[in-house]
Amino acid sequence: MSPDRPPRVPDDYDPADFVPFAVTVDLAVFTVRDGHLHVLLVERGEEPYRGHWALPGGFVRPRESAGQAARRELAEETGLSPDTVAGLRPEQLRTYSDPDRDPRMRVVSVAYTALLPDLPEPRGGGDAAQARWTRHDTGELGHLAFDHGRILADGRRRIGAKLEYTCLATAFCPPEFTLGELQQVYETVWGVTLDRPNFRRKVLTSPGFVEPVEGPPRRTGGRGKPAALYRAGTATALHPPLLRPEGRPTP
Amino acid sequence: MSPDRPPRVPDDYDPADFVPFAVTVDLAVFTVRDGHLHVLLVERGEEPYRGHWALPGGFVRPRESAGQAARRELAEETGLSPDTVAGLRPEQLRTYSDPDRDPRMRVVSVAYTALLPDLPEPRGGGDAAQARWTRHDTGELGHLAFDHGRILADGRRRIGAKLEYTCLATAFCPPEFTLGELQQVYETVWGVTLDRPNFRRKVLTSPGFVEPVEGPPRRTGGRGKPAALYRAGTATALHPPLLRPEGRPTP
DNA sequence: TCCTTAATGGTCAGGTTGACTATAAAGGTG
DNA sequence: CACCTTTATAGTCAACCTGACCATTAAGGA
Repeated sequence: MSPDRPPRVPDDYDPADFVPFAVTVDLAVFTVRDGHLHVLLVERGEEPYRGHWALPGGFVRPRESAGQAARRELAEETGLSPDTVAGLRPEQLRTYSDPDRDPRMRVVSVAYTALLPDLPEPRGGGDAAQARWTRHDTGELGHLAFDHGRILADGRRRIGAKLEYTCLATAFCPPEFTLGELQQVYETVWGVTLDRPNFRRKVLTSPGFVEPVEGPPRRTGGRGKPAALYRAGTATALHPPLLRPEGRPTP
Repeated sequence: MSPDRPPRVPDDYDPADFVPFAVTVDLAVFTVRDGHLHVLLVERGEEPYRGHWALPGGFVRPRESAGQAARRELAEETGLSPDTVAGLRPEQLRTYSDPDRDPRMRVVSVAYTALLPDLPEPRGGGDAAQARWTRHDTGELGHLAFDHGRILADGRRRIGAKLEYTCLATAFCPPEFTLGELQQVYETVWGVTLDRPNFRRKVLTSPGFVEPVEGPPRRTGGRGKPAALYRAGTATALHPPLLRPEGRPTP
């Protein structure tokens, strides 16, 4: 698997200015489980940071884009089919390029976020050791490898913000879900509690956010009145947005 | 200017998987001039795309981050001092990594956006030919080099969205400005007209957006009642946001 | 049967927005 | 100079949205 065209130094720059970089992708994959935000982590099997937890990811191959690499790594790491992963539409977060972020060499990493419905317990299929869902809130995740702690924090802030003005929250839910489940996504990611009737009103009056499923309702856990089921609608943006309480953006 | 540490292939991957990439930055620099959105472009002096217009940018050097490269290139291209450029805080847009985006070799480009107050006519100082402000709306800018047309479109969409929920618009204005000038920033970027009293009320009741300047007002162009002057406030976010009309996000 | 839980259907006051009218203060024009 | 145009500023009013509530329904558990 060598590159189709060998890389050449561009001729309109001083060759001394050109350095080969390695380019990787890193994935901040979130899910909501038991009312807590979880993130997919792998345990590193090699130095540096052997034994530390890290975000799943890997090198971009010669003939693929960073987005393709992200989808490939996500499929390898979770054991999900490529089709399923493509439907998750991993979204580019930002690129990390500090010269010293990897002690081995100059590595530039394009980070992605992805949102999974719920606990398809990962089979560690990729390069590293097992992949595991880890609670994001507790101190359970110590110091991550490289600058992955920063990437993870940036990813969490981004998805929190996107919940406000997009319909992204449905990506955390299974194909059919109750409004209670959808509300719990917001409450979990934002770390707040929302008024149930108000949340319901907002969601149902936002055109295209959700659409009702015909047929009998299901009971969530047995307790309480059975809830109606909804599917994700066709809308992608939320106008006006669903602002989080206090008007205080996560810093 | 050779790298401090020669790049090495990471030992936990098949060497065939590792390809050296070139990493560049590209800058989408906007300003508002005569009520029109302008973007900073340079004319390419070499193949490929010789004679085409392109975004300013260049290679990331061995010991600098992409952000540092963006600030350096912006200073070179505009002739502004590094201090001034640092104050502009170029913001990362996204990374473009299509394998065929540069016909010469494998180049991954980290794109940035920057907002300038007004027409400091650039002196073409950098590598390429002259840098020029070009109107963004007209067909004046034909096909840009590489995938720069797409980068430019992404950048415009991003700043349009950020005007809604941040105080970014003041970055388009000189240190002291009138509310009419601030409003024209919104109208120009969004391509709409806004009600003047309503815009005024919204800005003045948003804490920290702008703060009044003591002293006599100035007249903008001579015509009309003199307007009061304001400075950018300390706030960075806008809660609640200033949504654009029609509730229709730029697609 | 009663209690608890969760879903759903309402009301109501306050805040924000969009549409609109009115007034003030400048320059330009006859 | 009177008068018009232009721009800034002040204010009104209804529609809409939101947050804080209260009430009812329908399930399971004790």
